[in-house]
Amino acid sequence: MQEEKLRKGPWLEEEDEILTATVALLGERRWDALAKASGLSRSGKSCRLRWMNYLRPNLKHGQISAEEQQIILQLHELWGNKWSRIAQRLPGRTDNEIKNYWKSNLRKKAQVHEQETFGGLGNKAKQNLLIPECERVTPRTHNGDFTSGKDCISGTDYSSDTLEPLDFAFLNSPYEVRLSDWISCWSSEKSEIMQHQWHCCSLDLSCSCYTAWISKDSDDGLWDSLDSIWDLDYSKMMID
DNA sequence: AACTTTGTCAACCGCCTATCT
DNA sequence: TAGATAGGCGGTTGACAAAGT
Repeated sequence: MQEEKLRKGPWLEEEDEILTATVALLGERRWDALAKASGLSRSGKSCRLRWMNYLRPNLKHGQISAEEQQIILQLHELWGNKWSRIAQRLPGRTDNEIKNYWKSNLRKKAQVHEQETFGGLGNKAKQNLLIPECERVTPRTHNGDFTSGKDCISGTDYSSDTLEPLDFAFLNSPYEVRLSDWISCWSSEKSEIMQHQWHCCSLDLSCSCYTAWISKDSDDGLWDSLDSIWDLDYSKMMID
């Protein structure tokens, strides 16, 4: 009944302003409630999508650079159509943007790239090509288990066979410099956290270093305090 | 100049998973 | 523990613009 009244289609500037103000007030959470509170005739999903893909601060709207294109190519080679996962490696870019870019630009290039780079190699061989041998032991895991990998603070080696060496391929990329520039625009507290994590673990909360670091002061109120530090706007990206 | 084709991108849809009650 | 709800994700659609004929 109520849903029939919901607006669809392109967002108006006025709606963007209202949504931005409401998110600033309530944070990026409980989108259905947020949509109702805003007074917009939009679904929570629609609000979330508009925010995540267009209104969110620090989004890049320009052309995908050659560097970014290369990363997309390589990550797609490894992960397939895991757009949100790929987007996590490209700060300021959304999964939707990368997906669209892939469809319109990269699909053909990828076939050429695959042929030129890997020939008939399997996945394992592809990984080995992408990652220097000295870096194939990685400090990270994607299952959130911080008992695996290497903690860069304590130096403790938590390595296990659950690790994903693929991620390390980008730690020494020139792209890291660009990310640092991006982070430097943030508040000092937020920047400190992100710089720390980036240098160790390439922007992934599931990184052992990060979680181990968090665990040093682990208590029930920790996430609350992190919420306030991050002003909510980047918590999604990290907590996901 | 008019029409058709192709490319781009914002937005929606439906499914799946996580969380809440 | 089960059902309801919210959020996240990948696939798809459709409007619009640019390029081609």
